[in-house]
Formats: sequence, C-alpha cells, structure tokens
Amino acid sequence: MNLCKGRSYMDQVNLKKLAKELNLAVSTVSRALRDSHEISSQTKERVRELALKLGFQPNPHASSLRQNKSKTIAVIIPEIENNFFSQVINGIESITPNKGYHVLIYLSHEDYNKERDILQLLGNGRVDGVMISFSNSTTNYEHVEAWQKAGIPLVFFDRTCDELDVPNVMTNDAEMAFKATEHLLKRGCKNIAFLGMAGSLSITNRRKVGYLQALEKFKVTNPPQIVELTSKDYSNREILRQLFEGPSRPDGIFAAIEKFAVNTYEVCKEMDLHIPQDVKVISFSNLQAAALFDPPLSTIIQPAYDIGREAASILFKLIEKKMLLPYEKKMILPSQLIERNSTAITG
Amino acid sequence: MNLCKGRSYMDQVNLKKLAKELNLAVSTVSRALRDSHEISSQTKERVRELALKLGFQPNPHASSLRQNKSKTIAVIIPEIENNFFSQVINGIESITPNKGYHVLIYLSHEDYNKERDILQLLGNGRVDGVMISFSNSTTNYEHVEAWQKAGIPLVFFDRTCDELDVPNVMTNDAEMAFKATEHLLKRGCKNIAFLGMAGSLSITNRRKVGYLQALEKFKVTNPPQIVELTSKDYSNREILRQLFEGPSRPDGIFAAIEKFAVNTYEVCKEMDLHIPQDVKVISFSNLQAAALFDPPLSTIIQPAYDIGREAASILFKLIEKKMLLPYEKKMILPSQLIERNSTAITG
DNA sequence: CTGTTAGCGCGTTCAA
DNA sequence: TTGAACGCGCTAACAG
Repeated sequence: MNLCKGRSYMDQVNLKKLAKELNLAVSTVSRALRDSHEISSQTKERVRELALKLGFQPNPHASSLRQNKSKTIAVIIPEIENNFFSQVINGIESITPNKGYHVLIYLSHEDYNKERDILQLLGNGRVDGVMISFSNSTTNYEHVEAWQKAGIPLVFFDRTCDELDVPNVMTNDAEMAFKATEHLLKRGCKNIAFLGMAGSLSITNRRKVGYLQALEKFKVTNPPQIVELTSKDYSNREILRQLFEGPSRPDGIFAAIEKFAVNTYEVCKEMDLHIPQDVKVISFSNLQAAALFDPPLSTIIQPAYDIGREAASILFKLIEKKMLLPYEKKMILPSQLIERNSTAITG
Repeated sequence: MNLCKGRSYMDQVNLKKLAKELNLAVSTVSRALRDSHEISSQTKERVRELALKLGFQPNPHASSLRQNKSKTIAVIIPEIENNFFSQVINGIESITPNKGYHVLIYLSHEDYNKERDILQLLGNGRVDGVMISFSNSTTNYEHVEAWQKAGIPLVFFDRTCDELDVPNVMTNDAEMAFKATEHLLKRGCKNIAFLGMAGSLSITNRRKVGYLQALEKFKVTNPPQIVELTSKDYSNREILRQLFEGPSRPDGIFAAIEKFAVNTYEVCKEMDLHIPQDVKVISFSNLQAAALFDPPLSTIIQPAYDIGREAASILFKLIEKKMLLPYEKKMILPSQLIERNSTAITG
C-alpha cells in the first residue's frame, strides 16, 4: 500500500524546473504561461508544450501568497443533513468551477460559538469571500462585525441579518407564511400552531410575521400558538406530544422547517391522530419525497438552488469589485406552495 | 454598503508587525507563538498577549508554502442532494476541526471528465489528502493512477475501486443485498427486479451479487431482472413504467439507490399499483422520512456518518504517516435492515 | 534564549 | 522580447 511519503522534491514540477529545461528565465516562463503580451508566440508555444507534457500546475499557495488571492470561498451553514442546504450548495457549485474557485464547507451545528470560531479561522486570507446562513443560537452579530473589518466580501443567505449592511439572498418568507396560514384557514382550521426554530432566526421571525398577519386578517379568535422547536428530534417530539395532549389541541400545523413536519407526522402516527381529518399540516420543505408521505404533505418549496447560485454570483461581484445593482443588495426569490392531501378538506 | 476594498496593507497583522512592536526578531515571535521550548516563558507571554490583542492570525498561504502542508482535505462526491453523502460529510466534519483541517467539497455530477478535472486541479499541494466516491460514469481509474504518483494520501469510500491499492471504507453491500432479496422472497415475491445505477459502480456490482446469490440460493425459477437507472428522475420513471407494463411485471422491487425507490413509488402511484399488495419494495436508503411514506418503506440504512468519520480518520493516519492496521485497509461497516409495510405480507 | 539569514514558488518591477 | 532581482509571510538552519 502506498504509504504516501509526500511528493518528493524531485517530482515537483515548478517554474524553475521548466525554466532550466527550456534554457529560459523563471520570469519568462511565468509570463508565457499567463499569456503575457510581452512574450513571443514561439516561446509561449515551447513553454506551454513542456508545461503540458510535465503536467505543470502552479503552486496555489505561492500564487495566493504573492497575489493575495486564495481563489477559494467559504460556505458556513448550520447543518448539512437538510435538503435545503444541500441544494444551496449545488447552486453555489454551479458557479464556482467556471470562476476557477474552490469551495470550503463549514458547519456551525447551530452553535454560535462554533460560528464565531469558524469566522475567526477565516480571517487571514484563507478565503476571498464568505457566504453564511446563521445558526439559530446566533443572537448578536459582533463576530461578523469584528470580522467584516478585514474587508472580506460577505453575503448572507436564507437565515440573514438586517442589522448589518451586507447583501442578502432569501425567499419571500412572510408572504409564503401568510399564504400557508391562509391556506389552512380556508380549509377550515380554527386553531393553527406555528412551529418555529427556537432562537431569533430571521426566517422564523419573517415566517411568524406572515402567520400572525394571516390570523389577524381573517379575524381568528383563537390566540396564536407559537411553538419553539430545535434541531433535536427527540425533544421536538416530546414538545409536540404535549401540544396535542394539551387543552387547546391545534387543528392545523404550519411548520416553518421541514424537519418539524416530519416530527409532526411521527407524533401523529404515534398518537393515532389522523392527517388531515384531525389536524392539517403544511410545511416549508424541499423534500422531493413529500409527495409520497401518508398523506402527501403540502409544502412551500424554496428556490434553494437559485438562492445558492444568486448568492454566489453576488459574492463574485463583490470579489471582482463590481458594483451591485440595487436589487442585488436584498434579493428575494419566490417560493411555491404545493397543495397536497395533508391539507385536504375533510368530512 | 461595504464594497470590500480588501484588507489594506496597514490593517494586515503579521509577524513583522508584532516583532517591531515588541522589539523582537520575527523568528522569535514565530517560535513564541508555536510554543517552542527555546523561548522564555515571559517572552511567550508578551508575544501572546499582543497577538491576541491585535487578533493576529498567521497567513495560511505563507505557512502552507513554507511547510508544504495545506491543512486542507478534499472530498469528491458524485452529488450532494442525497442524504447518504450529506451524512458522510457530517461524519468527516466531526473530525476535521479538531485536527485543524479544512474541507473542500467537489461535485463530479456523475461525470468522469469532471472527476478527472477535479483531481487534476488538486495536483499541486492544494490539499494534503483526498477522499473520493466515484461517479457512475467512471469505468477506468487512469485519472487516479496518474494522480496517485504525486503521493498524496487517498481514501475511497462507498463507491470504491478494488483495482487500486488504496484504503476503502464501505458497507456490507453484498450481504445486505442478499438479506433484502431474501426478505422479499420470504414474503412471497417470485419475480424480483433489481434497480441499479447504470455504469460500473462498485456498489451496484456488489449489491447485484447479493441479489443474484439470494435468487440462486432460494432456487427462484424466474430469471433475474436487472434494471439500469440513472440520476435523471424523468427517464427513470419512463423505464419503470415500461417495466411494470411489460410481460414479466415484477412483484418485488429491490432498489439499490434511495432515489430509485422514490421513483418506484411515484410510478406505482401514477399507475395505481398498490404497495405491498401488487408489488413489494425495499431500498437502500438513509431517509429519516422513509417511515412516513405511504406505505412506510422498508430500508437498508447505511452507517453513512460512520463511513465518513472512519474514512477521514484513515486519511489522517495516512497524512500523519502512521501505519494502518490491517482492517483499516478495507473497512466494512454494517448496514441495518428496517422492515416496514412496503414489504408486508398481504392477503 | 534570541537574532540573522535563507528560501518555499510565484509574479512583478526594473534593467537590458 | 527576455533576464535578474525582489518580496509576499512564514519557518528552519545556523550563529551567537
């Protein structure tokens, strides 16, 4: 088995080796490979040929050090086992290779301290830009402000922050939350519970606003029920059990996070509550398999791929020092409500 | 809006600046920060204090260039919108921060050429090690062999390759495929179709072997039906429609890939075929929501997180030039079969 | 214990 | 059109 002794010095193909082989100066070779206009075309030809033959790849650390550019961006997300974030990464990756860029992934695991440490780690030129979706335990943005002074381009997506002057890419959360709640109300729900992520997430807040506006507009008499869940399935199920056993059992559930709809289904199954007869359920979700649930889950599908792609494009505009168009400073990509049987009208 | 002019030279905190401020040599500062034994504790104290105060972070490119170490690994996967790979990344990330390592993610999109290009890109020291799960269009491993000569540590996981002398981490595919097929047979299926990924994927092959062995052991008279699907939902559904409309309609489906079970459910719904009455379905899958399907899907759950974690540990052993234990050269982590209603015995 | 010097590989300035 | 020299920031060898 190859025990990977590391590429020995002899194997290393670098500018010096090419130069020696071709009887040229290192700088000439460098310029030839960068297609400088001050090099004769025949010299370029010779250089390129040998470089190709020997499989020359410029050392990225030397380049980065010299040019103060890493050709790398970082993506910081709270978790990865989540279709939304996977699709976002896919969208980001639809841009980066063409730009010659590399993508570092960091997971905050919904932990403010990890998020802070990650940002700190990226301080000194490791990346040319950062995209971040905040953890649910992030309640202040000092870690970003401190870091922002370095002047490294930054874009927020989905779980954003309005307090800082940083470009945002997100979906029309409040509007879709309004529509989802309206959807439940029109199908006869009188007592709708909102399942949001604990903490002060921007998406939870925006979605909560839409929920409350709908209750108000339709003059719902039952008081709003805001339920705070977390990323832990076990405790979420316990909280939901109590909700359904409690005095004001909801007849409608609006889950602001996909995972919470899954938890709701699990608990309903366990408690023998029938969806949609006993309780109707709608959720923000990007799960293709939502249509296969029992019953099929009504969902609000976010344009996750597009969010990733647009956020990356904006980041590259910043990196390339291009001016942003006004709408790029706060970009809102619409979601889509898909009605299925979990919110069907019954008996 | 901060247009990100880049950190100016004045803002840059580096060793030189610390040294000047402290009236010390650059090398002394460097050694103090690396806690060298040849520096007095009071000097260390002074240095650390100022470094903390100014928020000093060593320039990673300079370090990497000097030490020929990037503190970065690459993970190459065919796609990311797949629970299995998300969980693998989670497992990898459970190791890397402790090691002070960074993780670059690359997607091959099931494309051999992209895979080759990505490997090429990583040639010159950008990473200290690579973990790869092959694309389904990868039929030869020249791109890996060429690349392996650089001596950079490499680990294969899940979609592996036996032809090269590289450590592997995977699950007991053949055994679980045997069990899955046996499971269907014992529940009355006489004509089981195997849904595998087109191409010559190691996992498809291993799972196919288990399927065939079970058919043989149980002396099934109907000939095996090997169906080749792809990553495209649309064409998969078309192929499945033809399968179910065809002359030897299967009464059991063994999906080697989660996505194919979803496609099967979609087509069965569309064609009004009932699971498990008309056809029973079992699948390799890491989807938590499989239990919520209509009917709940019997699954073989792979230890994805552990595969990621173990593969990363092995990669770090290689990077740190430690000897591998024999079992680490080919590590097999067992999957688990979860029986649900999609394979229930019916009337 | 600390300072001086050299060089990692590249890209750029200045000189020819 | 090409070459020589320098420096990005850091670490390591050598010197004191």
